[in-house]
Amino acid sequence: MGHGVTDPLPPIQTTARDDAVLKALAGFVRQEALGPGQKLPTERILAERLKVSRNTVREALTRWEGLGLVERRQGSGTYLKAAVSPDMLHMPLTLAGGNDFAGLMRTLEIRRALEAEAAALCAVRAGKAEVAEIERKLDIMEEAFHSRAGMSSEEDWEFHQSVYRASGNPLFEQIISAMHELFHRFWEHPLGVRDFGHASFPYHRTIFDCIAAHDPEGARAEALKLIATVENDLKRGAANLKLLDRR
Amino acid sequence: MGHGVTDPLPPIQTTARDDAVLKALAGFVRQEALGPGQKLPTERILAERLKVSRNTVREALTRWEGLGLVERRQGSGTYLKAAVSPDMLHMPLTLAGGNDFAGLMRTLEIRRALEAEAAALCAVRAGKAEVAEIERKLDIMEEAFHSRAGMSSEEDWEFHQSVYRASGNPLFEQIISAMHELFHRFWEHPLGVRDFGHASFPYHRTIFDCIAAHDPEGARAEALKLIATVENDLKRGAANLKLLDRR
DNA sequence: GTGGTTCAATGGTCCAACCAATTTCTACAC
DNA sequence: GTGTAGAAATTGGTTGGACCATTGAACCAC
Repeated sequence: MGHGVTDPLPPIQTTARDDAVLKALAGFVRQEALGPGQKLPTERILAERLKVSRNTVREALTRWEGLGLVERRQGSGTYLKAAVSPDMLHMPLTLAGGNDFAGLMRTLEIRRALEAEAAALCAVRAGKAEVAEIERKLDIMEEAFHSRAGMSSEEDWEFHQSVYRASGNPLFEQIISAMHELFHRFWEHPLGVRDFGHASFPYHRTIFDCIAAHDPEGARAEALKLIATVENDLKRGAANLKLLDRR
Repeated sequence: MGHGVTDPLPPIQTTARDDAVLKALAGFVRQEALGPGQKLPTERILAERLKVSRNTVREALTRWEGLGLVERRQGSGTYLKAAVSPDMLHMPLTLAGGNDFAGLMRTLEIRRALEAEAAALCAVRAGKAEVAEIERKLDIMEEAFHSRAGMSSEEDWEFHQSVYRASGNPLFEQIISAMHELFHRFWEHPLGVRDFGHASFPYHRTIFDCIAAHDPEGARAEALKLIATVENDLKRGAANLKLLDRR
């Protein structure tokens, strides 16, 4: 591996319009101190200000959208989805497979590893504000559970996200979010398992208790138990639908 | 899916054009059995065949380019850079300020989680052949260590990869590989730590012993110790280079 | 062969519309 | 005044056509 040696003849870069657009845009975001959720200028305005075609602006924004940095809503505008800075490092990862049961189980193994570590880190690092935020999400989730008599995937997900955020490492949320999306794609046809996720309910509070008590190993253990219930539900669903031999 | 003689590039119908374009293209790549390095149809042809504007084709290809799946060469064509399949899971990771020490530590936290889980799974699932392969890599690494009196990142990496493979889940290798690449980019300016990685050496064999003994919790614990030594080396390097306050 | 020239193919950029979803404003009924 | 349905403006999505810049192959002079 020839590291440490710069290429004596690096290829020259003549045209890189959309790259330049992204650089300018990143600088703009920083100057205006824009954060997640905030709206950035119209494509037409960007095109005019940067003196490039709207098409070029669109290609640049398409790249950011693909990286999950930005969300475009037709008729509304383009919104920041994450913090952007001029010195970001992108690591697009595409994984083959994942639509079948085995693929889903594989993603769940990754999630088990990350969920446990995130919970443990969270127990170490979460401050008072973060703990309060997690408890707020937990209360909302429990309330939804009791009023609807079942797990609500929306509120459940919000709870987990608040844990990832409090871990102090945004990569946890990024990676698990990608997998969560896959989950939803699979899940659109309900697996025929009644009370799916029901068994995972109590562990949400035990995880929170460990986090609040700053007990990393306890949080890790409870998180592992939670994932185990999901794996179990999934296996039941697969058996129901006879998906095990699907390719 | 019994398509007997379907048009390899059927026209697009629904909204969400560029997504549909990518889906159609992925199907086309599969039918034509195209692999990395091969050229795919020109934008103009794709636009005509899919009954879509060339701009839409370009937006779709821009997305693939951003994901590293495809490379466009002006005047030449668009070439596949990786295997694509209709059921891919995209996991774009962006590291804010990926050049600094904190960013590197964040990737290491992910690696710690995955490394430990992979080692544990490996201890459960590795068969005789896998164990033999891991031991072979370990021997090579130890031999290189003694002959060169220091860690060899190449052989070290091969050992770890063999563990990931034996975990039975290819996602471990893919994700950690991406982070490993990031590591190397950072490493191009050596951190000025002599004997970097030296402390991690003995744990390679202890991990192997646990795997061979099918002791998942032991393997997990040893893997965590190994990562801890790397983190420690990294902190020493950061202190040396006074990178801690770099933004 | 070597080195230029020409020329067609291909991705990159631009423009000017129009479409579709969303938001905002307005006018009307009550 | 209030509420609401509908018109109008805003904004991203798509189209078609044009031209530029780079590439690569065929061709030619030497």
